[in-house]
Amino acid sequence: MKWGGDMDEKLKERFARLEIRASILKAIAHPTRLFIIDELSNGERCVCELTEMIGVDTSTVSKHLSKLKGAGIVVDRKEGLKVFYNLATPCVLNFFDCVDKVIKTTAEERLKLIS
Amino acid sequence: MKWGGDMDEKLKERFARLEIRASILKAIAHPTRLFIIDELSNGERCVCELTEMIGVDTSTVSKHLSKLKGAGIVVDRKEGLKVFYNLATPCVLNFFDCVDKVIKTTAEERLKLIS
DNA sequence: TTGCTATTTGGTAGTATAGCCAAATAGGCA
DNA sequence: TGCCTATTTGGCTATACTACCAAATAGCAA
Repeated sequence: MKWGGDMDEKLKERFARLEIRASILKAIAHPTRLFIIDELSNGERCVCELTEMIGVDTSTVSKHLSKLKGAGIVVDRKEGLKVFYNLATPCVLNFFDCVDKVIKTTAEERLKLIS
Repeated sequence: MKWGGDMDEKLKERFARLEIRASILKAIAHPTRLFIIDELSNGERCVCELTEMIGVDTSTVSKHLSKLKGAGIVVDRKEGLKVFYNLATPCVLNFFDCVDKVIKTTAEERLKLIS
């Protein structure tokens, strides 16, 4: 990321914070990862269970989980051969409410435009 | 996006919803767009003001705004030559709290690991 | 040890994204 | 009309992401 070179210190700090925040949100902003988050809200799941549910390659699911873990959204726990994942900070579930509100508001506005 | 072909209807619907939700979150998950959202929380701003603050090309800012608008996160209002943008659904500001909590929790855990 | 299962990691191809510049569009004013 | 400013759009390049397959790693059990 590159912003104007003559940026003052305060703004640079502000953007540094936003960059970290964006990285967390980016880790969440993918349908498969949202599925995982939604599923983990009902309790821990192992990689094999999630893979079975989603229906993509295990390696793909593993990489999604790795991204979520790197962002601090999930934590893992090994038990024998299996690795179980859990939500680290369940507040991410609150995102759904606001996102759905955005979708609803937008849809209502668009309906108004054509009626 | 492509998931397992033998997916049942219920799961397909679930993923369809998640895909829409992900598109909203993706629109938010960029430092410059977070800056814009943060800035608009203090009231409407025109493209020129935001460009001046961020220090990138006007066309870049315009495209970021276009993405936010497409996702239903901001709305615009023309006044003479200028176009003013506003938050459409201020609840997106709530995201910051949880994101910061994720960052804080992760940082604390990592500190514990090295101490 | 070997074999089996669960998971992660490396490599690669296709796709998407973000930035800049240049050009097009739109509104205000002489 | 022509000129100036504000914004958007198109084209381009560089970078990042995702999905698959193949190979590597890890743990359990014979």
